[in-house]
Amino acid sequence: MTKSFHQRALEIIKQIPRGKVATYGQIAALAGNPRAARQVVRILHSSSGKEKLPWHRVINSQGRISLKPNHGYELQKALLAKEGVEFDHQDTVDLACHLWLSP
DNA sequence: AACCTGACTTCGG
DNA sequence: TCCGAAGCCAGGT
Repeated sequence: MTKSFHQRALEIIKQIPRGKVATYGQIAALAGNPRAARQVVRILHSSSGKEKLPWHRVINSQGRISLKPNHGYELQKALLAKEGVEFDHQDTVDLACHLWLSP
């Protein structure tokens, strides 16, 4: 384990396939720290603009978008919908069908 | 160095 | 089922 949590999380996020989504906690756990969900958020903030990350495929454990309206919420929802991810009447993603299962 | 904040998660009422 | 509070970790001020 020479890579930092940051580095591993970044690699994991890049592996999320189109049409699938992952939760912050899931990514944190895969990167080696189940409690680092908030750090995943930081990583997206620091790299989403520089690295080409599928940040829109990362949502909270409820299958909902955490962003606030007019602050990225609509954009993320649109990007996901464009990839085939469906939302129900409660703006919730069906994790049973769209949650990414790590290899 | 201390304090604050955040695209979270989980538990209890 | 919904809302509020507490817990965690790292980076920014």
